[in-house]
Amino acid sequence: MSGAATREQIVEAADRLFYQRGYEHTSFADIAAAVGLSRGNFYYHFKSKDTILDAVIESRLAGTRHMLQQWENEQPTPGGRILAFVEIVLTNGADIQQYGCPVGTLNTELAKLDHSMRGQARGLFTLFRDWLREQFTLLGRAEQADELAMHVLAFSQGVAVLSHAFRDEEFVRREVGRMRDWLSTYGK
Amino acid sequence: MSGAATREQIVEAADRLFYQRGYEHTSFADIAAAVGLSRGNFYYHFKSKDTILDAVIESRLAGTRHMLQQWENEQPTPGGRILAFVEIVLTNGADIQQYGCPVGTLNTELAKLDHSMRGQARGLFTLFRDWLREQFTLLGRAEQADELAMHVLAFSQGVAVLSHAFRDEEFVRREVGRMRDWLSTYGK
DNA sequence: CACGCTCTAGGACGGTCGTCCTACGAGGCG
DNA sequence: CGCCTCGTAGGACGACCGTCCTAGAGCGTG
Repeated sequence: MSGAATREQIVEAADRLFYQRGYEHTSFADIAAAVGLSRGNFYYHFKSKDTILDAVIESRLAGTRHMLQQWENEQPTPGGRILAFVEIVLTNGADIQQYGCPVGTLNTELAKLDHSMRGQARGLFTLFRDWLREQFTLLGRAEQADELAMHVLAFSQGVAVLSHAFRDEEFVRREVGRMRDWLSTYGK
Repeated sequence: MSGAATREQIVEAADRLFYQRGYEHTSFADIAAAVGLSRGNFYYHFKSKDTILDAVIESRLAGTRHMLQQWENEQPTPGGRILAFVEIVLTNGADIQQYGCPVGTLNTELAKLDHSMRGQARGLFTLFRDWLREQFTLLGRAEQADELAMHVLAFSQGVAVLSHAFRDEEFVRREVGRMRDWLSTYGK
């Protein structure tokens, strides 16, 4: 197997484990076992655990950019795009119930650890924030665009945290409905 | 010093450290150093780390009950009480910016670790949820009371997560204003 | 075949973790 | 005074952590 492919496998496994168990609670041994590599050999591909985290965040950033681009292709209206974001808590409902929001939980963990990669993790939030702001600007709300973007972001985080804690899908559905109503006052 | 007083000191220090650094990232050595005790001696007071967590959660539950009771004494109207809860994100704004919501972050961490004490941590949320539900019932919204309680809870969690990630007090202030407006449509 | 490069296995390292054990000082009580 | 209980100090324990090192397998290329 080529080195690049192995590296990619490592990032994939680390991504999944960091999400499911948290960054700190995931050890090299866990990742190695998931990929089927020996523990010590890791340092051929990544020279530290932080380096893996860096690669994972970079991978998530790329994935997020791709998802946002896809929404822009699929949804003709800014309102529809914002709604697509809002409904993520339903689309990924099962994962969020079990593991929380991948962006929110990573940010919370790294912020609490005062980890050096904290700023990069926040970049995941910023990606959504900027994208949402653009959609609200297109809706003719340029002045409030950032405030509205943060409001929608706060919605998703609040729902994710409580969905994770209570595992209540009905609650998520109700909150999405609420947000849908609120959004409809801003046009399509 | 009496054993009970030492025990209380341990719980206090553990409470603070679990909040500031997270449960898993706090070691016995950290708590021992904070209290000024030897590491090994801990097992005279607590026979495991989980036992300390249990005591910390119990202590937080008691503290929360006390706070809710105090709000009932200070605020004559249910609307005022709900507002007192909403404004927690400003009252404890500095701590939340640095360490997140103590209830939310603990729940998120324990849920992700699939920790046995997860249910007890959720009890902290339930305490607020039931109390908020009661306030909305007093406002004559018995049918929707639980939904509205969860909505307010989701607000606080969303704001806390983003406040923690972005450290933006102005955002918190705006969101509280939004929530205040929304609340005012439900009467005092 | 022999060389060199890529990738791997396996284990050693120093440190820290949660846990447990033993010995001892302090102080009230017979 | 001697005893006994309470609270403590300090270190041992096995396990696991992130990190690092070395030896060698596999294989394309000269």
